[in-house]
Amino acid sequence: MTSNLINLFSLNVSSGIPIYRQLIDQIKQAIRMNLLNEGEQLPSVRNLASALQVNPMTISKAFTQLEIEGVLIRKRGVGMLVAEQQNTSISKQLESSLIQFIQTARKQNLSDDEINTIVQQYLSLHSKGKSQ
Amino acid sequence: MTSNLINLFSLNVSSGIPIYRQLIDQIKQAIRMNLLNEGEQLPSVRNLASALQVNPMTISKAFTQLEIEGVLIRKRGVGMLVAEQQNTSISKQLESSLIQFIQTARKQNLSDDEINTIVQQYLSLHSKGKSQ
DNA sequence: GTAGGTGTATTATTATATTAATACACCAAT
DNA sequence: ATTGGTGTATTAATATAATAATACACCTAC
Repeated sequence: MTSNLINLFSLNVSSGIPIYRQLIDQIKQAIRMNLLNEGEQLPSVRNLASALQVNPMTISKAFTQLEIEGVLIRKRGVGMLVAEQQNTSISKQLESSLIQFIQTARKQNLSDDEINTIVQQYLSLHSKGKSQ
Repeated sequence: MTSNLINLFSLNVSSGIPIYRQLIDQIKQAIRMNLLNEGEQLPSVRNLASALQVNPMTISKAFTQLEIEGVLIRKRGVGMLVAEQQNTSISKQLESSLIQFIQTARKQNLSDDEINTIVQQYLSLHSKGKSQ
């Protein structure tokens, strides 16, 4: 049942990126790619923990964060479900703003590396992690 | 001399944001606003440390990071100078399209890593000379 | 209510990041 | 070479974040 869903996720313990954050990103990614759809149930905390060889609380931490962000819905005693995704419409918006940016950058003869650098600089400049 | 430059910076020790990072951001901001210009010398580590009531090494850490990023130039025995700014001169149009994109992405709760990934995906997907 | 599944609050442990103390290296001018 | 300025490598102390252990609470089906 859920075992094939487990294959969506793969953790890199020695990457320096916290496990719970890798999981958060991968779940979001899976939802964005429609590998996980609205109403679908995620693998249980214990299943995931066992399959990925980490502590259940680490999984739970990721789930909790995703519930706070409105990505998942917590059903106690049942499991975590994928929430309604407002993203589809916003995704178009995101895509169009990205294309707009890349086209502008290309018109100025910026290389891909330069574009990446600029994005990274702005991300760190405009503070990360916490809202500002 | 440099004392008025010191007034550019103000730290919030209880904000949760690391001191050295606050300083990094504020120095970059000052450069972007032309309050600090190319070749200009920053207040010394000890001056800043004393004025801002923090350890000199904390200031030095910020300086080192900015040197790595190419924002400042280290002159040993002399001081830190503002480097030539290549990135500040990107066009307003490019900047605004980038900000637009990042804001949209952040509204979707995308992490910095995810944003970078998406940009890279689009760059290779829509790369100039290549098919696919 | 019991059994067997779900997630989690609390606490402790461990790892990492941040800050600070100290002693040192570099440079320019004398 | 000495003085007085610059930044920093190394180390230690501290604060914060991430992970894990345990015991618990919730829900459904029986």
